[in-house]
Amino acid sequence: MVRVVYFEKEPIIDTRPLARKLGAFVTLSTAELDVLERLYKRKRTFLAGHDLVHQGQEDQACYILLSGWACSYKLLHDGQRQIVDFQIPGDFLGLRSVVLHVSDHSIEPVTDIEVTEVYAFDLLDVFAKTPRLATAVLWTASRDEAMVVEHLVGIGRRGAAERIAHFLLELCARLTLVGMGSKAGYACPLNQYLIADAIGLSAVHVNRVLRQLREHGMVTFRNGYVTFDNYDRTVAFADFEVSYLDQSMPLLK
Amino acid sequence: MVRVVYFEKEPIIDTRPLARKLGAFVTLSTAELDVLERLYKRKRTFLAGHDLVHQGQEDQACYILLSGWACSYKLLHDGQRQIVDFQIPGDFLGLRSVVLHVSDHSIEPVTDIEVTEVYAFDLLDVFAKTPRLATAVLWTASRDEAMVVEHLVGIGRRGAAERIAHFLLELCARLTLVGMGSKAGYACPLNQYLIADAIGLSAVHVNRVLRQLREHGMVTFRNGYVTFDNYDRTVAFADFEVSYLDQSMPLLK
DNA sequence: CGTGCAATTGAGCACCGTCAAGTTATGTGG
DNA sequence: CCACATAACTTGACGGTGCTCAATTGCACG
Repeated sequence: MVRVVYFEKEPIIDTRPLARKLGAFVTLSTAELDVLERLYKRKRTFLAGHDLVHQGQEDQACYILLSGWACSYKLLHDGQRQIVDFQIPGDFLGLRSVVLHVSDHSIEPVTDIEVTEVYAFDLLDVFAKTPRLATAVLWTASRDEAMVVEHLVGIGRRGAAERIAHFLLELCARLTLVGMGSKAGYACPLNQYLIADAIGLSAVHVNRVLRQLREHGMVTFRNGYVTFDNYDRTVAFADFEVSYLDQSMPLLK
Repeated sequence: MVRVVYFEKEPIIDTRPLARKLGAFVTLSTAELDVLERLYKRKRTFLAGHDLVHQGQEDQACYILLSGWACSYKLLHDGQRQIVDFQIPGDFLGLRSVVLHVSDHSIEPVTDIEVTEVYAFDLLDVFAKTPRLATAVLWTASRDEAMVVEHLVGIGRRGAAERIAHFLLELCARLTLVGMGSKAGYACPLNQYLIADAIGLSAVHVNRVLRQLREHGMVTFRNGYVTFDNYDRTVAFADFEVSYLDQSMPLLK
């Protein structure tokens, strides 16, 4: 007798999202998986709106996000802020802080979040003992950088509507990778102020543009949900590169 | 008898700019220096304006810039381009292309350049055999990402004048690190179109703003030279973090 | 039923883009 | 040495995108 198991509804996230993520880049040996496993000791919870990491803080630990959303941002002297990126389950928080020994940005949970804490020493130790993992983390960092670059291009050269559409599509792609979204849409805990700070517009203008996108039958952002009324048209409008986050097989044997 | 050697006038660049750069992060053993040395086999020259790497190209080698300036950029479908970053001697070109196995951007020499070519395989081999070097390269990548992030903040949240001033100051800081500039100024092969594409403004507006900065006695951009008429005032005006690239001692013993 | 926050809408204006013309600097060929 | 071409820079006029200020609505929560 055969048991049929359906995974459709289950989130792909497990207790070791990092292993899953790095496994997409290098095929990990059991010894290497074991090393990773030992990183998952300290599970912590942070509340929405209370920073984990402050700009300028030194010798910080880093975190692996298990559940919830966070954002990393920088503050300017005049009080404005620019959100650099949002993090979703499976992402690193503050990896750069560890490698550079100083945090050049702050990190704030958007919702309540659960993380595992990894001390700088432990991480660097892992790198020294298992070079393949160092390479794998370099890959993660490169992927993050690619996203920041795409974000930069959007802010620098796209109009407000394309920019917002592109932003919502990128979130969709990332969430789909971890089983939290689809072409139909996704649950999104962001408000219009957060979006405004992320894409370099005022909240008022974000609101106006969201209305346009809704009225043109592309995307609807409402009540904590993003719904694509017409995914393909939105992709075409935003000039979105559908496959740039696709990464289905290990690149390093 | 003692030989006194003056280094003042000599460019700090040697034939191994990467060794010098990584040495700022980890203290390298002679064995590790030796491994690095073997990367420097193929020296190549590229002419200004002829791309080294094209967006979308696969399984690309990467390069270490020995002399000249380059820029990495992305093209949009409507023909606009966004320059993500400029590279100066000692910088990696296309490291992300190697790690991600696909280039998500193009790289173009701004001047004629000399580079050493490093094959993806050799680089990954170095990582496997000398984990400290892998960590060091991760550090380099993180530093690059920090610069992209700063660039993002500038485009998203700073007005045109602050943005340009900040941009010129950041170049100054980077060039000073490799002995090619000082608070007085530096030689700069960029034209106003390149600056416009880098900071997300039109060339016309860049020109207007440069005039303002000159008339307010802050910076002068002219004839391939950037001259700071009043460095401190420029720093204050641009809200520039003077020390964010400072890295005078190795962080990892 | 008030309080507070997010979303919404309008009016007016500033910054910056576009178009267009003109200037300077440099090089090329006769 | 001059005519011409080209690239980079410069300046002005005009219009639009997106910002600021301000008021209103809707909704959750006590």
